[in-house]
Amino acid sequence: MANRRGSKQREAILRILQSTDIHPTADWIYDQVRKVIPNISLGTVYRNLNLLKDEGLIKEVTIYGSSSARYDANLEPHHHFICLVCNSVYDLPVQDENVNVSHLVSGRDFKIKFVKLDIFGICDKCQAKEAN
Amino acid sequence: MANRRGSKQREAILRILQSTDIHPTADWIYDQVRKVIPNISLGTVYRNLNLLKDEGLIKEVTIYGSSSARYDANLEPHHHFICLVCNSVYDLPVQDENVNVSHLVSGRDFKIKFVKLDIFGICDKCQAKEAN
DNA sequence: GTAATTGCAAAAGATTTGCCCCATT
DNA sequence: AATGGGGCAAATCTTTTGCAATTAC
Repeated sequence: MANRRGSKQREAILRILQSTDIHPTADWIYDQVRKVIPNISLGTVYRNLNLLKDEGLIKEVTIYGSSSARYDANLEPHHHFICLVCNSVYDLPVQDENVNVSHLVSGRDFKIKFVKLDIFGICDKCQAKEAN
Repeated sequence: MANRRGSKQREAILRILQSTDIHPTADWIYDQVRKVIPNISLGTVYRNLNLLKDEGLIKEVTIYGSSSARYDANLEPHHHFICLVCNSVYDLPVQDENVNVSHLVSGRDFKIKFVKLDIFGICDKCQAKEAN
């Protein structure tokens, strides 16, 4: 790993990401950091998100249908529930009984490393709204 | 559905997509169509991919780590296996025993509509290469 | 004839990069 | 002084769009 100096920009970005669970875009993070460091640039936000990703402190999340990358500081293994109405992304902890997928590749000589599971549907809040 | 006129461009794009299983990008499709219709433009490829998607004849596929959208004419429900070495995407038919995910949202009032499952690992061909 | 479709080029949106200055060691 | 990091703007990449010309019905 490259030598790394402290940087209040990078620390602020990490802190913001750790304090939310909405899996924000770089742009959303940019808006938040500017409240603390008004003259920070968007390029710096992207650069530091990539650095934090390289260090393994955050993860980049690809959500189907989202035109930009989203970021996540939740390092626990988890799945995602994506609401088709409000597009919110909820974390779902991995249960003891892990999702069993080996039967899906039976007959093929594939070595499984990890699984990415996204569940799409309607969240509680949007169901309540629809009922009105 | 909007009125739609025949178009040799759209037909060629669909035929190309139906004849491959590599889940290509718009750009790859563009290269292929140009062999048949040399002066077709990339804009036309994108426009027709979106029209075909609206008609439900093809699907757009979001692959984690791929910077551009990929397209798929396989309409059967299926999962994906993505090789971490060569980035190939393989289709995995949905088995009788569907992936059970309801326990993952137990305790939450979420209505599940569908599931997107990507399995990451190393494909047979790349395992063979590594062995050398 | 009319409306869908095209090619082209410009625009738009997301992300990366080059460059020069500033800050930290 | 050396070097990591930042700000800014330009560049890049993917995708969309406006427009005038063409084509299918």
